[in-house]
Amino acid sequence: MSRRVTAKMIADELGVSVMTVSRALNNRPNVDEKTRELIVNMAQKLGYIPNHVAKSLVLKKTHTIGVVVPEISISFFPDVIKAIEETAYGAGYQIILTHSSESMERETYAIQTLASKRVDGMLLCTAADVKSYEFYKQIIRSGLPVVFYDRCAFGVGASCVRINDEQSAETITNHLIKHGYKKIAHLASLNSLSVGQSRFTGFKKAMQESHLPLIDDLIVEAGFDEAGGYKAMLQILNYSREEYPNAVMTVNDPVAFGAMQAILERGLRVPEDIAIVGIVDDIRAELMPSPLTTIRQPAHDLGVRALQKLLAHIENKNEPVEDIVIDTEIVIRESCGCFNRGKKIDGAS
Amino acid sequence: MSRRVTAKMIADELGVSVMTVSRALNNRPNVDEKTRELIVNMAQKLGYIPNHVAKSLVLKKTHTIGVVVPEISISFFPDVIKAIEETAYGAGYQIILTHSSESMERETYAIQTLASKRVDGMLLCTAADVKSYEFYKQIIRSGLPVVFYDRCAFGVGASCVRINDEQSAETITNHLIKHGYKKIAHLASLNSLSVGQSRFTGFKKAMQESHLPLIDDLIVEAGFDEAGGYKAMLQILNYSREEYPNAVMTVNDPVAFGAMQAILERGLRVPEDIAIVGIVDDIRAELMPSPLTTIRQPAHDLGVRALQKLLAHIENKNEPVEDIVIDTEIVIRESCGCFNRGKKIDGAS
DNA sequence: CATTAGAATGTTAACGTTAACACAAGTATA
DNA sequence: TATACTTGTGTTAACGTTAACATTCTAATG
Repeated sequence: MSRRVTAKMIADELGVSVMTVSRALNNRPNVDEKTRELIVNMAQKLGYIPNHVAKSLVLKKTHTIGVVVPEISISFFPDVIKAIEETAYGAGYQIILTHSSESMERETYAIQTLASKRVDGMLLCTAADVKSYEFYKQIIRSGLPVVFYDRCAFGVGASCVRINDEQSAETITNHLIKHGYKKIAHLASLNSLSVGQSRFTGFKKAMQESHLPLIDDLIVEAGFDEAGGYKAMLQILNYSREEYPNAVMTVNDPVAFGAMQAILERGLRVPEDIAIVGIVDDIRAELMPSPLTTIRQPAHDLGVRALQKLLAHIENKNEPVEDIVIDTEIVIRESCGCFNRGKKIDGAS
Repeated sequence: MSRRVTAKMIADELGVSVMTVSRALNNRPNVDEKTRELIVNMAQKLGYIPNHVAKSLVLKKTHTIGVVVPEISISFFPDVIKAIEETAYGAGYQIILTHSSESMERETYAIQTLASKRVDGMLLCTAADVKSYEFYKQIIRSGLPVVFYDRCAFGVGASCVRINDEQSAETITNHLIKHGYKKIAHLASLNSLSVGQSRFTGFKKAMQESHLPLIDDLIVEAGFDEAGGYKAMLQILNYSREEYPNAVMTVNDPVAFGAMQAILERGLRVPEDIAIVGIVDDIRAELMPSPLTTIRQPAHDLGVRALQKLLAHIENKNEPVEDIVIDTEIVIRESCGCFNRGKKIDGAS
C-alpha cells in the first residue's frame, strides 16, 4: 500500500464533496449526470483505485472467503479449489487460500488469521491430525459462517458438503464380491478423519451383507499415500501364501498405487493373483500397470456445492445447517479383473 | 463480519483507554505488567479477535499478497502454489488466490480487485491470451510491487522468476541429436507466451548448432494440452511415411502424452519408430506406455524464489528488478530410446 | 525538599470510506 | 400562492485501530 489516489483528491480537484464522489462512483441515484461524468473522468485520469479495506471497515463485508486446504498436492484438491475459485468469482468474491499441511496447529493459526482478516465465511477441510473440535465450535459460535468440505467435523453446528464415502466404499467392495473374491483385504486410514472411518464402515457393511468374514490381519492401516500403501501391502505379503487375499480394497487411489507396486515387485499379477481397487480416480489411475478400477469423486461439483452453501449461509442468517452428500460413480478398469487385455471377461457390473 | 468484540469493549470493561489495550495486546513497552495481564485475560474471556481490516487501514499494510494462476489443473501449478503459500506463511503473509483460466479479461479483473484490496504485492503468471502489457505497466507504475513467475512479461519493469526454458529445450533437443536422430519434429506453442517461444528458440538453436535442417512441416502448433498434442501429431502422421520424423520434441509433457497416444494408435512404436521427449516432468510422465524422457521443472523452488523476491521488493523500495532464471535437470526414461526394457542401450547421457 | 527522568496512561487525530441526516433549490400539487 | 415533494449536494459521525503527542504519577537525584 503506497501513496494512493483517494476519493478526497478527486473531490478537491473538482470542488465537490467526497460523498458526491462516492455516490457517483458507486452508481448511486441522486447525482447529476454531468457531475457524475466529471467525477468518473477525473477518477480515470488520476488512476483512482477504490480502497476496499476502508470500504470493508465501514460495510463490515470483505467479499473475501477463507479456504483451508490440508494438502494441495493431493490430486483431488486442485480441482476442488478451481471450482471454489470460479464459483466465488462468479459471485463477486475472492478467496484467501491457506494450507494446513495436515497439521492442526497450522490449521488453527490459519483460521485465526482468516477470522482476523474478517473473511465473510470459511471453507474448511479438517487436517489429518485434528483431535479436538473445540476450536471449530468456538469460531462457529462467534457467528462466522463455516462450511466443511470433503472432510467434515460433525456436531459442531456447521454445514458439510462431502462425498458419499460409505456408499462408495460399499459399492466398490460389492463390485469385488460380485467377482467372486471372498478373501478381501482393506488398506485403511483410521486416524481421526471421517473419510477413512466411513470408507471402512462401507467396506464392513458390504462384507457383512454378503456374509463374508472380516479378517483382522487383512485390515491394515495405510495412511493416505503411496508409501503407506506400499508398506501396508508388504505387511500382508509377508504372511504365508495361503493367507494372501484375493483382492484388496484401499482407502484411496494413492494407497492403491503403492499396494500395486508392492504386489508386482513380489512377482504377483494384478488382477490375476490379487485384484485391487481404489477410491478417488486420481489422474494416474488409468495409467497404472493394471489400470485401476476406482470410484470417481466429483471434485468440481463438490467445490461448487460447498461454496454455494457457504454463500447461502453468508447471505441468510437462517439458512439451515445441512449435511450434503454427493453421489459418486464407479469407474471400471482392469485392476478388478473385469477385463483381460482390453476384453471384458465377466458380467460383473 | 458480525457484531464482534472490539478493543473498546475490553477497555470499557476494565476502565482503561483503548490505547492501553492496543499496547498491551501488541506487546508494546510501557504497559504495567498487571494491567497487561488483566487486558490479556479479558480479551481471552470475551473472545476478542483483532480486526485486521482496521489495522490494515491505519498501517497501510495488509500482510496479504495476491497470486494469479492461469490454470490450477496444470500439474505444475499446485506445487508452485504450495511453495508460495508455505513461504508466505513463514513470513507472516497470506495469499489471495485468483484464477485467470488463461483469459486476459479475467486476469485484468483479478489484478484490479487485488489492487483494490490493497495486497502488499502480487505474483503474476501471464494468461495465454494476453496481448498487451499496458495494464501491467500501469499497475507497476502505481507502485504496487509485482513479480512475474514462470511466464513473464518483459520490459514492464518487474522482476521475473522463471525456468530456463531456452536452455532446457536446447538440452533435451541435443539429447535427441546425440541419439543420432536427424529428422526431429517440434510440437510447439507459439502464442503470445514467452515459454513457448523460448522453447522453440532452444530447439532451433540445438538443431542449427548440429547443422540439422528445420523442416517447416515438422514444426506444428500444438497448444499446451493433450488434445493439442494429439491433433498436431496426427497432422504429421498424415504425411507420407518417408516424411515421418525420427523423433519429436514437444513444448511440454501433456502435449507429449497426446502425441504418444497418436503414434501408438497408428500402430507405431515409441521410441523404436518415433522417439519422443517433453518438458515439465508431469506426475504422469513415468507412467506412460513408454515412460517419458523430459526436463524436470523445479516447481517448488520456483515458487519459493518468486515469493522471496516479491517480499524483497515489498520490504525494500530499492530492491533491483531482476530476471531470475532457475536451472533444470534432464530426466532420462525410455521414450527417447536410452533404455530398452529397462536396460540402457546406448551411451547418450 | 525541590527537581527531574522515566514509566504508565490518556487524548486527539488519522486511515478512506459510507450511512444517515440536513439543507437548498427547483418542481409539482392543492 | 402556499405547501409538499424531489433532486442534488453537503455535513457529521462512524467503522476499529494505531501514531504522536500530552499528561499524570512515581521514584530517584542533587
